[in-house]
Amino acid sequence: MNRNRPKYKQIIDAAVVVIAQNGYHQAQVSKIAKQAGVADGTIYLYFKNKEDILISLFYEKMGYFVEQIEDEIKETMSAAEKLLVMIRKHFQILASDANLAIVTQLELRQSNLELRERINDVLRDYLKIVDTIILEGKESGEFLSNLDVRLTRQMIFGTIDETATTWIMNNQKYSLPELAESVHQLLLGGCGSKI
Amino acid sequence: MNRNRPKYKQIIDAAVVVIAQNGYHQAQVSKIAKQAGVADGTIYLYFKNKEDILISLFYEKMGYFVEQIEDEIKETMSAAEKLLVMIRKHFQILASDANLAIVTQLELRQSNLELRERINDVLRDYLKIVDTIILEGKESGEFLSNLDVRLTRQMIFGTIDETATTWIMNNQKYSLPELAESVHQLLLGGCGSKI
Amino acid sequence: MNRNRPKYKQIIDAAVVVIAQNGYHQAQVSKIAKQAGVADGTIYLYFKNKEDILISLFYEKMGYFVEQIEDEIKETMSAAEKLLVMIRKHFQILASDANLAIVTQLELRQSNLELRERINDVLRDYLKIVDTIILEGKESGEFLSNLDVRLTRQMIFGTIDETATTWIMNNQKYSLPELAESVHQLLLGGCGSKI
Amino acid sequence: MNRNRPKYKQIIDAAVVVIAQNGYHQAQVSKIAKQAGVADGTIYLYFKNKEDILISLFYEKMGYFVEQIEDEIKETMSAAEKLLVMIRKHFQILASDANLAIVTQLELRQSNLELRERINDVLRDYLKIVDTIILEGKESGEFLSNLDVRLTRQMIFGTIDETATTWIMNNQKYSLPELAESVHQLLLGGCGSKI
DNA sequence: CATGAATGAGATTTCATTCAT
DNA sequence: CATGAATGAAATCTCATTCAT
Repeated sequence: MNRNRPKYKQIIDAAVVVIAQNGYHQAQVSKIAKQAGVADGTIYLYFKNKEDILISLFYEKMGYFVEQIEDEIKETMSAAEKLLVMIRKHFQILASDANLAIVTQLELRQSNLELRERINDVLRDYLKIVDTIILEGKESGEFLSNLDVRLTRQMIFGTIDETATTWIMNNQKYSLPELAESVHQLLLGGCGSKI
Repeated sequence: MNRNRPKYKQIIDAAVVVIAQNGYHQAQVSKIAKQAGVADGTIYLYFKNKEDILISLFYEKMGYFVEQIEDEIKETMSAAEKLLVMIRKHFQILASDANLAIVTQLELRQSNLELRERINDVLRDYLKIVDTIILEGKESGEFLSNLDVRLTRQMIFGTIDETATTWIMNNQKYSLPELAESVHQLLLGGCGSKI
Repeated sequence: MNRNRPKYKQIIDAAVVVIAQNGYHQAQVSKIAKQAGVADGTIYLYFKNKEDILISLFYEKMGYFVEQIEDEIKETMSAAEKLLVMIRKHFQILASDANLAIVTQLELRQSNLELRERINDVLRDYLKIVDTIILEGKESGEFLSNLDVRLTRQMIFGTIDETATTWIMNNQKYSLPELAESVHQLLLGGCGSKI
Repeated sequence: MNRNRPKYKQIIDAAVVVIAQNGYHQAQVSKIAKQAGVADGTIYLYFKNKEDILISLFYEKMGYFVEQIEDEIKETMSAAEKLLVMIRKHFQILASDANLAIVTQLELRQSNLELRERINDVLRDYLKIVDTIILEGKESGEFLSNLDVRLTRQMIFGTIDETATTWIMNNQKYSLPELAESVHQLLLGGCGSKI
């Protein structure tokens, strides 16, 4: 189960392609093996079972997300700026890999609850970045000091996620990264009501 | 396929219970029939196939959602108030039926894409209410006049949905309706940043 | 189970139509009831079960066959002439009722062995006519005196049946009755070999 | 779907046994698998579906028929002799495999029309042999020069088939091959009428 | 390390027949 | 006599996983 050997990544990449092209429920292990150019049995030398492929897929790809985003925001100053950079990067990564976008936004969500809970574990790192930004904003006075961190995180993640999902469901027919600024504005100022 | 005879609703209610208790993939037709107190074959006098049960379930229950919400908001004045009433009602309905909450927020999302597209059709009525509120808010000057309706709708729906899903994933261990006001504040004013 | 009441024949005629149009395996009792203009349950006031409909159908229709043929041949003189009249009448009846032809030549043969044995019982009257003609021909010196009756009957019936079935399988696109004379010649003289 | 591996023939032979012993409609895939000594799923590594087993069965066995008959008649001289050899071989093969006889003469005919049309395709090779014999007989002057090839073929095939079927329906209680000569005489000379 | 043939559990759906009205 | 809603048994096929080579 060495995850450094070339076949490990080979199989994960094959899974992304197969799921994106065939859908979650039509992504049989044998198809993934074929796409990866290995025998069915070989899959089980690198992954415990099928679920393990999917979790690993999410782990590897989401890890890249987190890395990329952390990389970019550490050079920015304000919380608001960090939020913008995060949204933009998130959208850019999805836009740059159509298959990955389909897999993470649509297909993997058809998995059973158990798998989705495992996926949530992986998501936690991402959500930690969001929390950090919120806390920083509250402390610096950029954001309201009475923001509920959990709810705000749910707003930020829910909005980004829904925006990305809608974009996929519309067959990616418009530019997602170009929406980053507007989404950022929305999250900062909401509907703009003077409460 | 008469949807007025008592067994029609009886079977749908049985489906909600069985799916909530066993999970989407363990909700066999025979279990639903047993729970409904009818024979397996009887299901097929009222529904074309298993998928039809699930679509009908969503259609009936979401129809109730829309009805209830429309009922309540027509007596309120401002767009902001309408938004609050909508969120509160949404959360109240989910909180009042634990099984329904699990089914609509978690289980039904494991269905295949085709079914999910049918479900999206049903959702459209709900999203229309959101759009109406946004437009009204823009026109009355309550909301920013330059709000992008689609993005704003995605923020509102994404936030509500994410909040509800998180609540379910945490086993409904806190009061969802009590969050309505805070979520409302968030959606109106965002992070509160002076942009 | 009174077979004189109008609904008895009504149901049998409906069965012929339904089987001819939908095929044996798609001829459900409910379809036959609908075509006959009665309720499903009414079928069981006139027939013991579905098989009984099919046997009765064959019995009634084949009875008509035998009646018609006996009627015509009693006025003819020689065995050879009788054979010709029989073949011609057989082909005429099939050609005059496309549905009946399909049902007896193709569809009813898909029935299970038990039903087919019952059908063979009904066929026996028809085969008796054939036997009578053969015996008469042998006695009168028209036919070879050493003909094996059983084998000759199998040749006559097999040839007529195969000719009719081929005609149906070719969508009745040529005139079956016009073949009667040639078939008659063949049966009388075979391949014409001087043995 | 490799038809050379031993399990391919193993499954087909199992199907013959199971169908002969249980009847067409009681020949479940699981029974065939058990008889073949393989798992249910293994069937589907060699056959597309259940229908494919039956078509393949007929194809393989009828292919053997045609091969055997062609082998024998190429050494005979006259058309009449060839006809005799063909009938005799046909009857011998059926008599030598009681199960195969039941399956091809009775059980497989209960299949639906679609399957039977596929079976007819396979039969075509057999009928071609018949046609060749008839043409040869006409040209050599052994047979009448004005024989209609199609009708004569229907007489020959219809007679052979009916004779075989009757033999099966009588539980193979007499020797079928011993009838070959009489059937041959009948086909050559018909009822023997001087027309 | 790698292969790929073999396994076998499990669920949807149909439709002949019944029986309360 | 007539109805038609309800019953419930039964079978094909898929696919994740294993293990002998």
